[in-house]
Amino acid sequence: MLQNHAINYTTARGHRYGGAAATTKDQSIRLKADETIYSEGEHALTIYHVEAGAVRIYRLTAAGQRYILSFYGKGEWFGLETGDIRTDFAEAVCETCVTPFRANHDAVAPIDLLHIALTNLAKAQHKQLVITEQSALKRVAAFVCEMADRHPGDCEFDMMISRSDIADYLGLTVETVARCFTKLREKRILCLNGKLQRIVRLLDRDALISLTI
Amino acid sequence: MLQNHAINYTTARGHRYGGAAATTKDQSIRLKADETIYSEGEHALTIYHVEAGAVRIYRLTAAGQRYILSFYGKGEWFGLETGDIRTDFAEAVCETCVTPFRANHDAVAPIDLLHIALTNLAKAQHKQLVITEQSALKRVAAFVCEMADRHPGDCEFDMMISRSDIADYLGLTVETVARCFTKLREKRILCLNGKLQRIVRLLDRDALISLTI
DNA sequence: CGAATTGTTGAATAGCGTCAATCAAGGTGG
DNA sequence: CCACCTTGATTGACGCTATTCAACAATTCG
Repeated sequence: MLQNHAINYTTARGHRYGGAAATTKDQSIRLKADETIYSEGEHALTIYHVEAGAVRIYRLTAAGQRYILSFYGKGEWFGLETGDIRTDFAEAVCETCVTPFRANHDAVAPIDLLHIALTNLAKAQHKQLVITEQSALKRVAAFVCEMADRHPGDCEFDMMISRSDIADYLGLTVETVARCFTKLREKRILCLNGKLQRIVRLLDRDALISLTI
Repeated sequence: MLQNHAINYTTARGHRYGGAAATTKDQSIRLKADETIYSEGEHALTIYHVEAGAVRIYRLTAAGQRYILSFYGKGEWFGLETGDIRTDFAEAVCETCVTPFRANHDAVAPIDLLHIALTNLAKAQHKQLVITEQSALKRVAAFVCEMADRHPGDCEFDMMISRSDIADYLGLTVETVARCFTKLREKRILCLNGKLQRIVRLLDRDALISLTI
């Protein structure tokens, strides 16, 4: 059902993106932490592939509240919109490298847009469950699981995401997020290291998973 | 960006769906309230177009908790999955009529699957905002707005959805939903009629919208 | 009629948000 | 080098809000 829906996309050459650094010779863009990739209201001409680092996608509510829809890590695609105008913002979380692709008939490689859209849809639906299944601890546990899934095999990894980003992603406050992390430490489920306490060492993966259910 | 992604789908003929009534001569299926269209774990071979009535899509958590991902009304498409196995359940909310379509090379009409996927993605993202921007009253107000948008022009319409369904959709309890509806009545924003109090008469649409912001 | 379903309301509780203070790490300027 | 400020994370006290548990009304169905 998902085959044969690819259309031809090609890498964008020599094009500058939203104030980001110029493309390198392999057409990828290097970004420093918090650099903007695109903003709400811009024309949506390109989709992006994350080569390294991480990207956050967010919206601003009428009240000026930031809400992070999703994070994208290495190997994932983002930037596919319903219309041709951006409805959200994309920023690098940390040192990040992305490759832009845009519609072109002289395509280098076909990209399965439907597959990307459906993957994003599945992610969005999963997040709905996480958020609705309230209890701050469950949400934070689910978030740590999501981060851990990006590092299969490793029991220690760097989340690279601030408490504030986590809060805006999970619909909580920074204080609540911090309290949940202390609870997870008290339960001997994980350790936090690094000066910003963003390096997670999983002590009891099973207990973490059972928290999210 | 959304053009040229259609693939050929055709109406499914003479096929029975998950215990639902047999297809009529125009290939559409008539369902009574609460009838199942498909269930989790089944093969996902078809997508559906709602001709009349409404459909609810839900999942069951490990704890047996029901969570309604979305409602689909007349003219909308549902049933498109990431893989080829259903990850959720589809049921008729009330008397409903849907038309199944399945992949076929001898197609009757091309269907833009990417457009459907992106529409669903946009819906899911919007719902994330509604749920996260907590405050029970805001969520209920947003829900009523969503229902009202399906009846443009009308200031009175039948939601056809139980308090329990609304609760499972918004991540609240039935009691909280009921209390929010009383608040909306007290604020003279709407009236509720019908024996099950599901018929909404909008008194102050602007006030309702301003609540959701 | 009694039983079941759906919706509403009340009282008590638990949990998250708000406000505020504190700590650690790092930067800057004298 | 030290004093000062800033940033990000943590912790405590308090209030508000949604949940929980319970009772009750209205309607339908057997």
